[in-house]
Amino acid sequence: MIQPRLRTIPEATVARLAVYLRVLAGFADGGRTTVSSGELASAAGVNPAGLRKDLSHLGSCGVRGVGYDVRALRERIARVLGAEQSRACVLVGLGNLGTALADYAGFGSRGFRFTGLFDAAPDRVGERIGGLTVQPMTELEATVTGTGVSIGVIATPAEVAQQICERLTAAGVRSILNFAPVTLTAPAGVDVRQVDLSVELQVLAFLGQQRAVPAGEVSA
Amino acid sequence: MIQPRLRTIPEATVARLAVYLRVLAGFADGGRTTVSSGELASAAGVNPAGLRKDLSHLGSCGVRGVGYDVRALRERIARVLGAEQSRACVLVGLGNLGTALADYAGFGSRGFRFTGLFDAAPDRVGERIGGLTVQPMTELEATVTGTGVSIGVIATPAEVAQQICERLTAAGVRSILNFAPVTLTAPAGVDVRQVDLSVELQVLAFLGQQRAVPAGEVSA
DNA sequence: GGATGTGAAGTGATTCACAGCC
DNA sequence: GGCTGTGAATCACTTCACATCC
Repeated sequence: MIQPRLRTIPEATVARLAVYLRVLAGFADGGRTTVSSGELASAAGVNPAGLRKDLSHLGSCGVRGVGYDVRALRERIARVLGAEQSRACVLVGLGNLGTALADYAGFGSRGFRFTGLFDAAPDRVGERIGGLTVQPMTELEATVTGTGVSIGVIATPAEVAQQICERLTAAGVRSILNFAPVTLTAPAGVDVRQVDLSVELQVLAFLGQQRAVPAGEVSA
Repeated sequence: MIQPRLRTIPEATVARLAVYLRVLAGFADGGRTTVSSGELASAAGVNPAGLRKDLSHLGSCGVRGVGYDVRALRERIARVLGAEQSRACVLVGLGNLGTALADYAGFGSRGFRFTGLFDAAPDRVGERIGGLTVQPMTELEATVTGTGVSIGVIATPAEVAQQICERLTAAGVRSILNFAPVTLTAPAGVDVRQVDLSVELQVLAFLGQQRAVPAGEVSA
């Protein structure tokens, strides 16, 4: 008997649900109580039909002829994404990027909570960022096992990222978000996502130059 | 007569080409002169067949039975992505994230060059970051028109991002990369790409929790 | 009337499998 | 023998169109 993969939500949809959550927060702050798929879609920069299909994955939540209740929809999405429970994360590498991540308010409101910040540079250790104190690398394993960390974020230079990845997985972390420009290898069962800040820029530039020469030649 | 969209490369492929470029640089530094699709694919974290299909979009460049010439492939990809010409960019917003972007060495090696850094805070103006001096916002338009900027990068707080977007487009910028957590609206003909750092984290967390409860119930 | 929810069609991307070439 | 290049098949996602319900 094959389990027909019920209760699965496409990854592309999950990514957009996170965006809807942010947009809904804005509508709620603005005092709106209901919103239509058209309004929500335009504020999120997506197609209305696609938005409705996305929402259909979490079970019908709107009222035909009216729209969606802002508060109810927000809670529904937050529950599905797990944003109502607080998940512990550690962040390794507090250069400018790491510091930006540690400071970013968006994580807290989405159910993420840093329980440890780590850096190898002695002069960074002890610094306070976003309400936490930067710890030396030697404390990494103790914090991971001690605070039930489920996610590790790597924002170190490329050279040490693989080694950090290994320490995190050895300590029990099963999900890793990597901002260092190297492809990490991790044991099966560990989920690694790679974010390369320059890739988006490269795609943007390519689309721009392609638009400039719509069906043109390649320069010889 | 319908133009059959020749000379078009899928967006997903473009994003991966940027990754291959980085990986090839590593192989070249390591003294490798040829590389197979299998090696390259595993170093880039993709499927070998997919890599070959990606490369096929730029015309055959490998040797059957042997592999790819590292240097030739690198040049080929760089040319297609436009990375051999230097493209001027401006960066607005020099908080931690903006500073990280300004400092990031990966941009220069990929054909991007910042010609202006701008911040609204008077105490940041004058600071030197990555070889440039931070300028006041009043100078934005002059730099954009004066240095032929093709790409604008926004790393400001969410509240002012839309306004910056308008100033950039009014000054003639046609491609914008936005790191602020708001959906920007721009006139037709302007390409805006949105990067939300917390979305990746949210997707990662979702996949992790989904794996923990493979075909399970929703908590009541 | 108006907006949701969803099967069906369409599009795009990934993977497979193998022919072609060194 | 080994590895590339690519049609064919599969899979995933998007868009459309409309039945459904308030």
